[in-house]
Amino acid sequence: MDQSNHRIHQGGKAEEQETRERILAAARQLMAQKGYKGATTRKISELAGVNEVTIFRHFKNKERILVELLEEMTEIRPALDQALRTEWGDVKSLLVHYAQTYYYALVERKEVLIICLIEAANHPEVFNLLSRMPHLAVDMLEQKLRELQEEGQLPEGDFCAAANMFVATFFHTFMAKHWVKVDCEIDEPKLFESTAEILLRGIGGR
Amino acid sequence: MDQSNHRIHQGGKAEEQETRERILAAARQLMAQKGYKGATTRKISELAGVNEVTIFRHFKNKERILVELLEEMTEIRPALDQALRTEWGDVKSLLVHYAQTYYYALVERKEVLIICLIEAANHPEVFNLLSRMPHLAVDMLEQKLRELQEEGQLPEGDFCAAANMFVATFFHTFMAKHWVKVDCEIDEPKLFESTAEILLRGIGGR
Amino acid sequence: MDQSNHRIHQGGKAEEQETRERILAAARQLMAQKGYKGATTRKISELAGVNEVTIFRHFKNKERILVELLEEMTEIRPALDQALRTEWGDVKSLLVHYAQTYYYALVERKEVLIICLIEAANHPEVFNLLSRMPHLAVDMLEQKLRELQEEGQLPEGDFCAAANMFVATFFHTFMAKHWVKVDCEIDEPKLFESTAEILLRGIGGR
Amino acid sequence: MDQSNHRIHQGGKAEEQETRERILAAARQLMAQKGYKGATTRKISELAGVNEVTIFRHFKNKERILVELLEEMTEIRPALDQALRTEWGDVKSLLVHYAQTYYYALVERKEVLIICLIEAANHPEVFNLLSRMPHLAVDMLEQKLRELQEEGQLPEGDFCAAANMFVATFFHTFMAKHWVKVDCEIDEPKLFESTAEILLRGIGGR
DNA sequence: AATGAATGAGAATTCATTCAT
DNA sequence: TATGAATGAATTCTCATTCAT
Repeated sequence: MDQSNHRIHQGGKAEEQETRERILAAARQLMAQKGYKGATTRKISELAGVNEVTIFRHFKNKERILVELLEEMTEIRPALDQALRTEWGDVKSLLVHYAQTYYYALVERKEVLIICLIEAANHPEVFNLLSRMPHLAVDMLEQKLRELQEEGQLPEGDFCAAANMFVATFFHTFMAKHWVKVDCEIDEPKLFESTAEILLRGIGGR
Repeated sequence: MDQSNHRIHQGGKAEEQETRERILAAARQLMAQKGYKGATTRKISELAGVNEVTIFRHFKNKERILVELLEEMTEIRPALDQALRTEWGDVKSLLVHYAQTYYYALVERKEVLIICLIEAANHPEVFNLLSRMPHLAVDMLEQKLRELQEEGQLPEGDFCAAANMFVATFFHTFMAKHWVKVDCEIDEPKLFESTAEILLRGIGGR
Repeated sequence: MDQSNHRIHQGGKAEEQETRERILAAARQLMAQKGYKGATTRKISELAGVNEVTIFRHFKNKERILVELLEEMTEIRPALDQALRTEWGDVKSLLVHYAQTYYYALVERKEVLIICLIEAANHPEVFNLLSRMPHLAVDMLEQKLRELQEEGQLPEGDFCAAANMFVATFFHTFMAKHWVKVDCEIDEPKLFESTAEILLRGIGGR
Repeated sequence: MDQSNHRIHQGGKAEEQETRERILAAARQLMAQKGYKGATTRKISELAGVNEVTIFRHFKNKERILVELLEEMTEIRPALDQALRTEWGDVKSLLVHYAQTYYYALVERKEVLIICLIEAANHPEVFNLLSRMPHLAVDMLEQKLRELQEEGQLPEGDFCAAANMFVATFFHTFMAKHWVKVDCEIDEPKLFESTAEILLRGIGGR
């Protein structure tokens, strides 16, 4: 949009934007590592390679940085939606793909997610952002399973519990690998597959 | 209240212990609510109803409080062990009981667990404490399932993935309810049952 | 009242009070010299000979220091009242004494008054404190003159304007000598006398 | 507005002067309202509608703005001189007119005067500016009264005290109305008249 | 054993000012 | 000439911790 049409001199808008990004990147990393309080403006400025005060020229105050970061955590729904909409031939493929989509969505949002988890208690508005993700993932999957059942591809069953199990598994894995960083090697593709299989059989899907 | 003057060293030990407990309780609550940094010594002392300095007579420094709290997080193994050792008649009952045991073990350790989750990044020694629990729970369940299979009560299957799903589900639920405090009402007993059923069928257990 | 009855050990209450006083004195002096903003907590602490943080143990924040100082500026009414109530034999003596009372009341409140004058614009609550003094002095004098007239000791006249002139003269002198510190030597006793005489004759008082 | 590009150095001088004036006006207003420190360069630039840095192209530093403002406070002598030189028929008219002249001279210089009053302590060079006005007004009036006495229009008297009273009254009124903004309504013309009358009678002028 | 006073290190933030463009 | 970005110094205030009682 505002791609500084002419760029007569390289400085200006582009450079400003870059400084801004550097500050955000530094804050993202530090807050995920040390929490909101632990990521002091001094440390952020040092990591970003700018003067501490420069932060305050770009963001009204420290909290604004957090807000800006949280806004990065855009809606996950479209991705999940597409995963469910695609025709996969069989239900297992659908589940595997859904698992992938959800898991990598979490991984993509890794830092900000961790910030959310840590700051959930102190910044109440973070709650929604945070809880919405698993909640939505469960709801959407449950809904899909119900549809499949109506189409006759699945017998009846407790789809709510099933969806919950499925989503929980990948959130748990995400946490283990990217937050607590458990050292056990996890083979994600295999996990997607196995989990999908167990779930599918668990709800009588074959 | 102020009768300490007269009690010349009598019961001093008990009273001292009580003060200590009050400080720990206050710190436990505040750190779970606001994180390590957010739980200032001032706030802790106020909540504990003692003078701020008194904290430092009982604990070398603030970090020692954290360490002490973390040490509260006793081994979960004995409880799980007992759940698995009991004769339940059928596998489903076993699973339901295992789920209960694990879930309520988490709930019991709620505050300290949350502190661990929040401070995982800052206090590396917390890592082990934190990761050990789910890891152990998965391992033990996997082992048990394998035994059941050897006993002919279960067909072959990916018991690792299965155990992982099972444990993940309850950790996820624990987080939703006790940390992020998602407002959806969760009916735990029903969840234990449904999850156990799905898992059991998923691994061909009937 | 709370004169630390026993004073078993000299520290404690008495010493704390002294620190408090030292901080107030330093703030009083600096704020009168440099205004509220100019009197930084650092400078105050240095002049008071305490650590900067100690200030915040005694006063919630910097503004509280100002408020506390302003509260020093006690009611001027009783003094003026007594001056008017005393029997002086003649009106001139009354006026001279009233002048003295008002003038030295201002001088006594010198620093705080100057702080008020400087900060009137920024701290609206200071307005009242500040304006009340001359206003009250004029009102009370006007009232007295009216009484004297009713008693037949004075002819009729514009007592409001007269009282205003009288009070203004001494406020002006106070400012010249204690604030702007005009170097011209002012002989106050003589000024009181001359001003009283002129006023008295001006309202036909002899 | 943004047509400066085209105007190649034409009228630059005039425009520059205007910017300068806008900065001075903003500073004058803000410093009178909030004092020197309270009038930050940011606020000045915003009120003046210019970029903050532009201020420093016009004035070496913030202090120079103050100095420039103080220089605005032109001599009051010519106005007072003329008031005294005019033939008024009677002394009372002379006094009334002198009062008017002095009072409105103060009002005209209102902002800068207030700045002087507030900053007197911090900026010693302001002292003279500030004290000169009342001092001069008293001196000139005293001198005139003495002349009138020599001309036989007045009996002998303490003209110094008289002039002081007169001048003080109007300075006091000026302060009440334009600085501390006491809410009592003041009817200036009536005040001039009454004060002149009282003074005149007070020095035996009729 | 417990407490009130005191403090050094460091937090976020504001300010006047300089540097490039 | 004017401006947007950047900054060093300083400000108010908080925190964990020590000292003296």
